[in-house]
Amino acid sequence: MSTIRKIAEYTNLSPSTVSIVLNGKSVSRNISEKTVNKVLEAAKELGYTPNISARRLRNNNTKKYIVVFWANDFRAPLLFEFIKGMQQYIEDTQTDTEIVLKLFTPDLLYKALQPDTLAMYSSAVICTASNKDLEYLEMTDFTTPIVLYNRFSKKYSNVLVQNHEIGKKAAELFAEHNKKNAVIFTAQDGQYIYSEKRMSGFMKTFSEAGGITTVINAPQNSMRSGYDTIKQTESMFRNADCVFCLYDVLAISYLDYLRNTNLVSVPENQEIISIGTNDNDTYESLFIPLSIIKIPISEMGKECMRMVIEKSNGDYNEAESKIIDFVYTSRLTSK
Amino acid sequence: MSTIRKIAEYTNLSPSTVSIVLNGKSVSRNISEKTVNKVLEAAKELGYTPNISARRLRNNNTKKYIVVFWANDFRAPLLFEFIKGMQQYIEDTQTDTEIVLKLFTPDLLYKALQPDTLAMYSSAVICTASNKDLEYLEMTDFTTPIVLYNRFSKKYSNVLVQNHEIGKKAAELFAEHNKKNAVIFTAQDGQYIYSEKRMSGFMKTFSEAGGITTVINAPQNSMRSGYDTIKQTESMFRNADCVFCLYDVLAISYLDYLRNTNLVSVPENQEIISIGTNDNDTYESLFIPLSIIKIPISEMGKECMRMVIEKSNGDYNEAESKIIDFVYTSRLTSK
DNA sequence: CTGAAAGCGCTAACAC
DNA sequence: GTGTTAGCGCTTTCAG
Repeated sequence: MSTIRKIAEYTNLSPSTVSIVLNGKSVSRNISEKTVNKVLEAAKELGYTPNISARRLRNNNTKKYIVVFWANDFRAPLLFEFIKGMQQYIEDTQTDTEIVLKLFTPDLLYKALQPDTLAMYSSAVICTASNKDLEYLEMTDFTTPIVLYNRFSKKYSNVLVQNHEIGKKAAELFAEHNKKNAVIFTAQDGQYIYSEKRMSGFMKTFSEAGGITTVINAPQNSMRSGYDTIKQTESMFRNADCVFCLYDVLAISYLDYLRNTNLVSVPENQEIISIGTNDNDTYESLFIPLSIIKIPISEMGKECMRMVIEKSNGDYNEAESKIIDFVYTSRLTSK
Repeated sequence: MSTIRKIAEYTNLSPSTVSIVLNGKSVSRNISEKTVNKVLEAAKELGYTPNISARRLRNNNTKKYIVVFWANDFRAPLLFEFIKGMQQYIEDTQTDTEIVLKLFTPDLLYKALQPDTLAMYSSAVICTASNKDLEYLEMTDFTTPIVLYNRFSKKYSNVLVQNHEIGKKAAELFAEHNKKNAVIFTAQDGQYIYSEKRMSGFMKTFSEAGGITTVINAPQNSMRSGYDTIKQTESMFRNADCVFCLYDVLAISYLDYLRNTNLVSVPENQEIISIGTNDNDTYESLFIPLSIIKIPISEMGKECMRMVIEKSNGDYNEAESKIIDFVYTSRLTSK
């Protein structure tokens, strides 16, 4: 690593002169052209690159570094919403903070996140962690504060949605409309460890209201897989008077199927509610505008940021859990 | 700002002892429990928060900080792909680098990016800049290296796709199939300053082959706006023997329209090609799998990272332009 | 069990 | 025009 001092020695100049030149202040400081060239050439020669930490230290840059870990798989729009929420908090509160983004491979969080690498950040937000990743976190000790997004832990603070309540809400809505025969449409997805709570929240409430629930599980959480699964289990969907989709992709594939087949009439004979994370426009522009229980990703991002900043400000209190309310929006697939 | 030294004074201990305790090394260093508690309490009391830059400097952390500027509007999946590409480069080359993400409001880049704030990073990648943002960059001088994503500049290095060639490619494909009557379906979008080149590339080539092109411009780049626009200009679409969509959202809304109306039969009487940025699965699972000219966002992210690292390593050469090839994938909407 | 001292790389104030 | 000096906050070695 080349430094300003080395350039100074190499050119027989002083470090301050070199610094002035490299910072583009040679004009205002009346440095001679000859000296400027000498410095620039030496910098090039020696492959100088500034040490940003030193510069920041010297400049009293007391920024907080918040590192965000996010799995490198398919949940792209969520990441964007999440970061938007975090940045919202930064702007609202004028906190001097920067967001460092690290994508990691599911189950391999431990490779990206070691205690001593974490010490190089003010604090960390960990998102989309798998069960394996959580295990690693539980058994490892960090001096850097950590906040978990949508994963519960006694050890670390976390921001959650009420998974059980989401299922309950859908069941209540259906029960109010005297629905008796429900399909829960879900997909196999090792990552989403909270879908079971959403599912059981629905089933418990719906059966208490006298209804029967069937679960249909697509092999993958995609349009195509959803569509194929519906085709194979068509009679289940035809006989249901209400459908609760755990992922909006599945609901959209179902709407597609309905458009092609006229299997049932919605919402007269069947109501549909889906869990979703996209913006309203997405759901409104569908074949039939889709009723959605929305997970407020941006809000959660904002809340994660609040927590993490608080922790990095020396809040040594116990882990806290914060629950963010979901929002139900009725559109044309439900009454 | 509280520091280790202040805690040391407050507790009548030395800075080194305080440091040891705060780094969780009190056990291995045999610090007495009494001292540990004294330090922790003082830290809490004084609101101590570590200065990360100082810590990094001391630990010879010579990381590069690459800051990525991205407009806070709707291009979420692109951001994800882009960062994935950047991170790919980091992993491939084992560069010690971190990616700092800054979302900015379109046209207001100057607020987020001042020369002296940029000096706190090794280098910057600027994405999705508007014309106004570009003007600001051209007229401002920075000592920090900058790379532009998909925007041309003589002053700054940049990574581009061949916009003109994309249009040309689509026109060539249609011309080969003896198409004579094309619709270009696009949308008003101040951000996307390169669509005109894609459009003119198409028109030039198509007219040279004896074809006629009509441009239809939706007010917004969304499913709904696309659908409504098609409805209002249905005869144009009916009479065309080929359609070139500049955005995949528009193509998808058109496929929806076709499914509902059977306006034309695809690809027998009409072929459709769209520009797209999503993964193959998205296009394959549509009503009719969609032929796509794909913008390789990840590749471009990777290339931006390569450039920016090179620059931050003291490459003082002139601005370079790198062109990344697009990929055409034929599916069922074209022959 | 705790403290003194040195130094990471940088820049600003001041001196000449 | 250029150099000397000091110090940002932290951690590690070594001494006691």
